[in-house]
Amino acid sequence: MKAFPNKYKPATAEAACNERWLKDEAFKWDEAAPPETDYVIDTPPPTVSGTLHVGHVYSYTQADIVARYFRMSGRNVLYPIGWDDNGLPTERLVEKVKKVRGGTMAREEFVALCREVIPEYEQQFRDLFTRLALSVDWSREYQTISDESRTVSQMSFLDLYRKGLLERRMEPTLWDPADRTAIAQAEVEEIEREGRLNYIPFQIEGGGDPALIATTRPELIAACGALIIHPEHPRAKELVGKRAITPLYAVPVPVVADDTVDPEKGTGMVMCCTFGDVTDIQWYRTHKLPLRVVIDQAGKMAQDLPIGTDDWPSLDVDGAKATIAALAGLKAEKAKQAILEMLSERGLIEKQETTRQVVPVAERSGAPLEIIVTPQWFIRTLDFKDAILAKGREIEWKPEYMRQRFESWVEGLKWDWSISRQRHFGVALPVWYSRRPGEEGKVIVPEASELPVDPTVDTPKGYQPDEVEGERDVMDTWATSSVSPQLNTRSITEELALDWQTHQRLFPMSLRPQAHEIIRTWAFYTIVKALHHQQTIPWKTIAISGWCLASDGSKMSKSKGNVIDPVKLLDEYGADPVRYWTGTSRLGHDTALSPNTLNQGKRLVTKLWNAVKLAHMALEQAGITPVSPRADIESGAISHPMDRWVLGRLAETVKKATDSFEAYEYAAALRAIEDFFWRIHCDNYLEIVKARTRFEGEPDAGQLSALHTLHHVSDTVVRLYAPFIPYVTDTLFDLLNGAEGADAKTVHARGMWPKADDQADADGFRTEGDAFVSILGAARKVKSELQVSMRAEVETLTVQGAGALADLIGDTEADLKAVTNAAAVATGDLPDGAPSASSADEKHRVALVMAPPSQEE
RNA sequence: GGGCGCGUAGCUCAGUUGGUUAGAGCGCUACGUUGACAUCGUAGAGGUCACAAGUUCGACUCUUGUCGCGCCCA
Repeated sequence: MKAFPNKYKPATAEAACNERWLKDEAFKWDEAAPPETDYVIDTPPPTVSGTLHVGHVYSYTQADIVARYFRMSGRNVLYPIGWDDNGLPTERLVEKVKKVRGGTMAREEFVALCREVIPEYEQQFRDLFTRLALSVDWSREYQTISDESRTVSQMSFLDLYRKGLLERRMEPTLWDPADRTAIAQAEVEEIEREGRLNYIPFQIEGGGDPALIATTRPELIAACGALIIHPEHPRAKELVGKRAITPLYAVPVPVVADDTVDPEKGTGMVMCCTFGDVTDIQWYRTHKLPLRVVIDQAGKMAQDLPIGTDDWPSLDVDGAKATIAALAGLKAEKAKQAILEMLSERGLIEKQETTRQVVPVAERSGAPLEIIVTPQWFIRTLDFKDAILAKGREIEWKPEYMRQRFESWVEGLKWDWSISRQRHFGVALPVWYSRRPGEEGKVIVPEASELPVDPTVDTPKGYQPDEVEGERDVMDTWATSSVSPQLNTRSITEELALDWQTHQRLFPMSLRPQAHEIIRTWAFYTIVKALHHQQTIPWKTIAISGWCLASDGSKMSKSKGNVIDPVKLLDEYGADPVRYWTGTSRLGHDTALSPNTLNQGKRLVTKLWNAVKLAHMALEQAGITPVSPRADIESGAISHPMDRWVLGRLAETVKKATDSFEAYEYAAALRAIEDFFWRIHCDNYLEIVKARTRFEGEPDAGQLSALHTLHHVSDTVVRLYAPFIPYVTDTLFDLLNGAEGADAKTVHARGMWPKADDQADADGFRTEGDAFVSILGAARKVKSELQVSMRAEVETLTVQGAGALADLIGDTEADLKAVTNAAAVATGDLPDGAPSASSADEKHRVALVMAPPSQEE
């Protein structure tokens, strides 16, 4: 056997293990193994945005614990890794690092900067993930901007385009004025803030009482195309069909009835603008209202508006022009203040109310959104809500209630998925628009064989460069990461495939692990793509992790200053304890970062080291060839009752841990393992067996039995803990099983999980063994109450009750004497005056007659 | 407004289909070290299981309602 180092050095072990795993390609997916053993994980490619946070550590470790279990259990695990290194978050990182603005730079120059900056940040992830011991298959590492990823992503585009599921439309679009790009509904966040509801009268053409409307966005008055009134409104009969005159612009607009107006809100009458919100779009379409764009792509008021033309008449063109000039170039918020002053000067504000209003903002920039009309590429989702929901129900959600989040998101969808972004650094939309006479504007897409294409540089087949205009917009990063399974199988459909055979084998995948805040993005989009491409689900199971909270249970955020640097965390505690902390949390539940639990992990590593060291010391004394608990019991190599007892409890633990893991309840597995290791093995079995590990020369049967058992328990416990604390377990596994100069195979290899068939009978010697431990506990209590050492000598230990001791605890009298340091044990009446205590289960009462104190020194 | 999750010891959390006396770790108290471990061990104190009603022989567990916290959706 190898020599056992006295102390465990985590840093050394981490480096040694990583080197060995990498060299041995320990986590490489085995293409030659039978496909039915495949277990494929759709790993989240982390967004390269410059920040490593504890959330990464938490979420990715949860997935790795599961991955390691499945691999050890015999599955051929494919656990890929990639980096999502393009799109807005990456652009922002580059802008910050290089102190530039992408929007004001030449595209090629900016993209070059991106490619320069990214590698360093990817390396930070690589280092973190390596340190965390993520058992990914590094040979399949990918980037979402690589040629191959771009090919697959553009294949996805082509497939949807050919199927009519993806189209370019000129229509009202969610717009982030800060980043100056279209965004999707998933990138909208609704924040609540204090707003002001302004009551503004609109004169009615031909006289009569003005129509009073309430609005939070008076700066959009110029965009007003109609007043909308509920048909049941008291003034509906009087006003519908008449025209109202917009204040300041004097534009006559029709008053129309629509029962979608909320009669309870404001005055029950609203102005419909192009566009203030989603209902405006609906009214604009239903009532065929004019499109009046007053805000530009930067979120500023237009410099000029064609008011006074036939399409946009005004009763006071000069007044309107003056208003336009006064507001021109102001951002929406400033314009709002300005127009309110103008209205106020003219006495046109009847009332102002302070309200809580919900304002949609762009999640990333925080800017209040505008809805403006631009040409964008949309993937059709609204028509497929039912199909998407149905696919969601085919997937197993862990925990189950997370499906609810998915469903409420899908049910609340109001927009098709806009995938074009007015940005520089992303996967190109593979399209050109023809300039050829007679087919101007015709959409041209490449052949599959031409991919990947960059339409700003490349030219489609059959066209001259000056005959086409290449699309300059790029794709939403989610449009690419939503095919993360296909980026790994390198195929979309049979026609659009780089490796269709592998795709058929690996897709749909086994597991998608991810955090809950990206259900509406990543999970949703991936499900949409799988549905549109192949009418299937992307994975059988989705495991949702919670958030990592600060140790006081609050959300970690930069503004609170409670963000923990994951690298510092790993430096402070070591990777195994950090993983242990993760392992105590359940899927779906948010977990506070707990120094207690982290320290517990540290203690566990030390304890495990020492427990195996004890076994190793015993095993060094004699060469044995253990087979398995079951085989060694059957062959008689393991014969001692307490050995059979501990192996029975171990068998029970293996079953519990296995069942829990199969249900993705790894925290329950960890608890079961912990209970066994700490309470049964260390606190009791090791103490009991010590006497039989001290011998000189050839071991007798009891000693041999102890050695075999110590090997099996240590070996099995190391395997059980392996998914959680991979470094110390692999180090210990090698010390137990490797020979001098010959390392053992890694404990993390396929098939290394303890097999149920190898385990002992769970009930073997169960009653007697439990009674033994309970009597031992009572004896310890007596000594504790006497305030003497556990090693204090006992003259007689008496267990209350009739019958032979052997009936109670089997043939283990010698062990009981040894572990309690008693010269004699007996059953029957407790001796008068002897100190005694009851066992925890109150089944036994135990008295100790202490030996007279030995000669003082 | 609709939905989901949570509320158990001072703290962080377990508690399997309802079943004796509700558990663990930390913290606290007392004691204990010459042969795995003081980064330890043994023992102890500590809980009206948020609250209320109901179902039941029996409720931390099931039902309904209330309160508080967090989140998702609108």
